[in-house]
Amino acid sequence: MKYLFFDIECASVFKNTAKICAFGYCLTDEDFHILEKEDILVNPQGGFHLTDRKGSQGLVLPYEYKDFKKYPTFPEVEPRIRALLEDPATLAAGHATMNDVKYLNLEAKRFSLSSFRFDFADTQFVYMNRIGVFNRQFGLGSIAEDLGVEFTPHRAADDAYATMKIAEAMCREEGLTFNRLLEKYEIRTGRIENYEVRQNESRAHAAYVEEAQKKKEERERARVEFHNYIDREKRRRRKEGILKNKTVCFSHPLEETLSASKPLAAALFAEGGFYGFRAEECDYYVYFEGESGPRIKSAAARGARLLTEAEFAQLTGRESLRG
DNA sequence: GCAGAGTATTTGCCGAGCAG
DNA sequence: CTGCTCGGCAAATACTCTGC
Repeated sequence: MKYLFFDIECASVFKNTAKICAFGYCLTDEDFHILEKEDILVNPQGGFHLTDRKGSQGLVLPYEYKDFKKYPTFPEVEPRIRALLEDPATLAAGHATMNDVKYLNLEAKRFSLSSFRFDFADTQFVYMNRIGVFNRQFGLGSIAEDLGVEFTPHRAADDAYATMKIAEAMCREEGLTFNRLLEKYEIRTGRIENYEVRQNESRAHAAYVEEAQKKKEERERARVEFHNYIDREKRRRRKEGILKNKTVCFSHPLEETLSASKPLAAALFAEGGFYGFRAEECDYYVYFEGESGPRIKSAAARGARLLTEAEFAQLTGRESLRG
């Protein structure tokens, strides 16, 4: 089994077009010995649009843009690229490979070529499985740094090389071949066929998705219970107390922690306060230490008094003892 | 059955951080 | 610059309840 680590650069990327200007690859054997490494440069047949006018925002590729008109067009180099990707003796792999495969797919459509058809691995996805983090993406640079791999950004063949070194580093840490690594994390490779792309999948990722869903439902359940509780208890509200004519709002994390939120709500009603669900309309905003976010900011902007749940407990608790 | 209030769910927006 | 996904909100919409 050989591995084809590849990366693609585009002159421009829009919803329905991605004009490829470079296909870089690094072909290795099972032990990551390089068999071939090359940047295939392509005339994108269109301008470079990756930055604003000033060049302050966006991306500048490390190529001379003016040279690209003299390179062969995508249909001219496509047979070579296709042969590399579709060789049954190699597994194609990249970093966030889904993007690159999409670009290939768009170019196939743009030039009325038959659909690409191959399986592909994704080192970013393998990395995420290894550290068990799925709620955010990791850039090629940050993964390289984490694994002690050097790289030069955005020259396609160099990105492909860095991707290979990342795969190698992960394999070395675990003493496995790349294929075995995929097996270990029960990763099913992605695939493109009939102009349709299927993403990489794994057991851990599926479990994460399910877990995230469950947590969301649990939060929702707690929230409903809290709302019901408020509904019931507000009828017991005293007419007098230190929170008379004051509206109190809890942060969402606090609301959802029923063991804390219920007693505090009872205490606030005992002190004659109202409960309000809108942070921007409250007089007191109660939160857990360390929270941030727009709700606490809007409460602060309104001039509400900000209290941690411990401070609020102390405030209502001490005063309650008097009454 | 209706109006109004209050609750539940859906929708849409924003900022991050990623890709080119 | 565009485009994608994610998480976190708020605004909008849909639904339910209540009193008549």
